[in-house]
Amino acid sequence: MSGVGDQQLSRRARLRAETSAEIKAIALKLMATGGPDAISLRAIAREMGMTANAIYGYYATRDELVTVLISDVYTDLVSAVEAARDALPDSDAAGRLLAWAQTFREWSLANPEGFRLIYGDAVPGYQPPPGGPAADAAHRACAGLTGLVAAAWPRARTRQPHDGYAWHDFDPGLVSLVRAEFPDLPPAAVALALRVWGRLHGLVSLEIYGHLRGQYHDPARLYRVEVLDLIHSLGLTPPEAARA
Amino acid sequence: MSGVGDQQLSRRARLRAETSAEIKAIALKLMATGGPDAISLRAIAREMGMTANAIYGYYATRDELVTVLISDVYTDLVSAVEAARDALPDSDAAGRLLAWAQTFREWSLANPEGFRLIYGDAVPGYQPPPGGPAADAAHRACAGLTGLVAAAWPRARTRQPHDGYAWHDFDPGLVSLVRAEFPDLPPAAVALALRVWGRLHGLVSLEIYGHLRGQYHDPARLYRVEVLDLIHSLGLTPPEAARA
DNA sequence: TGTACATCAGTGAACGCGCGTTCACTGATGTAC
DNA sequence: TGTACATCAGTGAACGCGCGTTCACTGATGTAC
Repeated sequence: MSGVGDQQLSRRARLRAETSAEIKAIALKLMATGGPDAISLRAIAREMGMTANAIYGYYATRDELVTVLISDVYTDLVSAVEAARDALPDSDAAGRLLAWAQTFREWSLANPEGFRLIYGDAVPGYQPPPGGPAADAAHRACAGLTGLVAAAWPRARTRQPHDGYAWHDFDPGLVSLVRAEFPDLPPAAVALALRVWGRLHGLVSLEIYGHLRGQYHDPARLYRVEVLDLIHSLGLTPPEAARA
Repeated sequence: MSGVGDQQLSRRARLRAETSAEIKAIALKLMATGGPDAISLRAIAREMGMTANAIYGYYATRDELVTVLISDVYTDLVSAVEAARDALPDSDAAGRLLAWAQTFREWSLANPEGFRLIYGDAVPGYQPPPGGPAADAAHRACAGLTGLVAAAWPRARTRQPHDGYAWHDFDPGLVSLVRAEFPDLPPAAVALALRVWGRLHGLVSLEIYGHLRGQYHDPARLYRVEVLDLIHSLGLTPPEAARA
């Protein structure tokens, strides 16, 4: 193992990593431009100027590649919403929730195929691995929402049902994430966070899949009102006096 | 056009209608059992003991068949939730909303492929017709929710923003359905109904697509709490004292 | 520094599959006199 | 009631397509002495 040997080995490894990343990048590009069907090993290889089976040097099967893609995309989404949230100080709990929610919608509209990949049926015959393709990112998203709920919990708790929630009904991975950061938070707060997730997901999902367009022309307004209503129902003061 | 002729002609027509209905029934059965990919002209024909192209005598293209299927399935869903709602008297506004919502979730869990067909990406290359594949059913669903909101409107209105909503921002088909039944209802109430739709859709969609399972073991409870919270936020009295 | 060997990324052809759709046709059902 | 004709549901073979995956291989890159 000479120094030169190490350098040359790592050069090979670097090339490998670059190609692997390029495969993912091309897959995402195809997904964004060509609709869900465009994501196939052959299409990716075609776009890269490679043979289809060259991809088998990097991913064992198509489903493995899809799993990695979902994980990457989900992580990208979660990073985006967390960054928007963290651009505001902890003291502005309502502002942080609003930023998280607005960025969630904006990312989704900017990356509709990514949204469908994470939350829908984007890849026809895909079989996700047990535990889901991106359990970590999903837990991060839920833990993030739980943090936002935690900031409102002193006020919100009085309006929430507490009975019947127990930690063992929640996924251990999520629980450990939450309890590490908020040791005193009860499980009812996590349940509330999941319901908040549902509220945000619902309107965005209907919009992405084109179900709002046939009813109302201004989904952005609908979503904003919904988030402000949510902030109000958590007992938080809206960031500006934008409430009618 | 003799009487006998009419009978024989209508017998042919009846056979046609039966075959057409059988095609749809088989398609739905395949969808329920074999996953989204199983819905193809060839698979349907195989199941019926026919040749694939015999279907072209009934539907011009695969997409036309899919459009009819979506419309049928959506109509079935809407009929189910309306029937559950109408099993309760008008005076029990909260109970009617609860029944609508619970039936929405139960139908979706019983027909997950139907849910994906209506609200997701169930059929890979499908191009919906302009206006959507089932605009009528969608309008019926929204109008139904608007009716439920209308029953709560005298109380809910005080908590809802009214400014900035105008009828011309809503789809004419939906507007005419709503205004025929509730002439005095303002557009803000329809906007609220769409938000209610989003709340119900969100949790069910997350559950159907397997995103809740990795977080919490009792989605039914989550949904029930969410609906009761919704009922409360509309100013309605919950049907029984099931609120903590 | 030079030569013999090992690694391994990528090639090119082929496999079997299921798909939507088209075509010329057959044969039973219904119609007109 | 019987015969000649028209309708039309469904057949069977074929088209061209894209897909995931396998196989034996080549040729450049890196390694060991």
